[in-house]
Amino acid sequence: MNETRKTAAPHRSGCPINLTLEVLGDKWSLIVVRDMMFGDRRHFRELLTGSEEGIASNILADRLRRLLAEGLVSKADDPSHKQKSIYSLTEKGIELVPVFAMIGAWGSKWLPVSEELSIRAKLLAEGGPSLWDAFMEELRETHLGLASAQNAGEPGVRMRLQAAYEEVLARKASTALASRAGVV
Amino acid sequence: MNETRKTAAPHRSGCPINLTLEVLGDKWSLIVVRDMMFGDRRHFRELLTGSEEGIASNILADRLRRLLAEGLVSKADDPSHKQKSIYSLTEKGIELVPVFAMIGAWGSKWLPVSEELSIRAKLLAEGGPSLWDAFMEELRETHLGLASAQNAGEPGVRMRLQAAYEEVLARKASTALASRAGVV
DNA sequence: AGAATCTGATTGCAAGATGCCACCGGGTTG
DNA sequence: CAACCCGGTGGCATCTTGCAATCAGATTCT
Repeated sequence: MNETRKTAAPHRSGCPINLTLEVLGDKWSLIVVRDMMFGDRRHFRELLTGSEEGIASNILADRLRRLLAEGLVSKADDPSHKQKSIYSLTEKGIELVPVFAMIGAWGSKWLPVSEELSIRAKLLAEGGPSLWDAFMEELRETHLGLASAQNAGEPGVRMRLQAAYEEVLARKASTALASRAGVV
Repeated sequence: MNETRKTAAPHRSGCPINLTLEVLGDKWSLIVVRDMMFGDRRHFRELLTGSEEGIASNILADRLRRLLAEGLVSKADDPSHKQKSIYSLTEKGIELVPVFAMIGAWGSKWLPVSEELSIRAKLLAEGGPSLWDAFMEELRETHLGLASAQNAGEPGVRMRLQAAYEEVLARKASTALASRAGVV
């Protein structure tokens, strides 16, 4: 009868900030979404071993279960391997792109980020809403299986971000080599 | 010697998203900042009793300590009361405004928010960067004590958001009264 | 065929975080 | 001088996290 007390949803409040924190307010959920979104990691094992932060398998299993229950992620069988599951972002998950852009921008400005890992955040923030839209459209193709009329053969936002990351890595490696060789 | 292992900063990675989560990745930190930012709650007791979510005093004390250590918040004595402390947002904290705007927009779209608590998020998202800038400038005045040349006597962004919230509340109350009286 | 490997997980356990509530010592107010 | 307000602490039960070992089924290698 009381509409504020639903069966399985004792929310602390109806505030958007609070409700978002109830879903994403921990140290791992957004890391998982980040890796699916920017790293295109779609299998349990890829998510487990691919992230630099080193998530534990039980935590990963739990977070995937929660994200699944919250509808940010969907799960499907991999036809090429009867045991593999493919995790995909839903529209709800894809629309976190602007949130990542802002968080990335704030973190890059105020926290001790490494250059190669912040280049993506920098480009995403500089790109603005039009780039976010393009990226989300791209994610809809790869995660929701929606074909797009445009951008045939184009590099794609994710790949461009990845390329920028690798470019910085390469530059830093060569600089390190040069300095180790005594070239200034 | 190993530059990846600093004295007191064993970060999981240098990724901006990750570093932000290490600072704000829990269910309470952003609630505290939200109340300081949008509710103008500056004292311990206001923060303790003012939030709808009901934070515990030890958690609040711990979060204020952390936010202080991270430099998102500053603490000063209240001249009017020797026992009171005034907590203020720093520039680092103030610049979370765009993050709140995006999180609020996402939460409003995808989660079961209450109308009166999401009106602020709606206005903030619709206002776009120019409104965010105005709000941040306003926060700099009230939290950093910087005087601004412009907007003398203007209503102010925070007050406008608050007014919109109360307007919805009032409308809902009168609607409830009307429907209870059978006026459909 | 059989062994090794890979798959998405689960379990046990220790440590830490959270939630709740009582309480504290000092300052202020009536 | 008593009542109340102030930021904050301490105890304690419970929930969450982190880590390593492990699992059963599917696949691949030899």
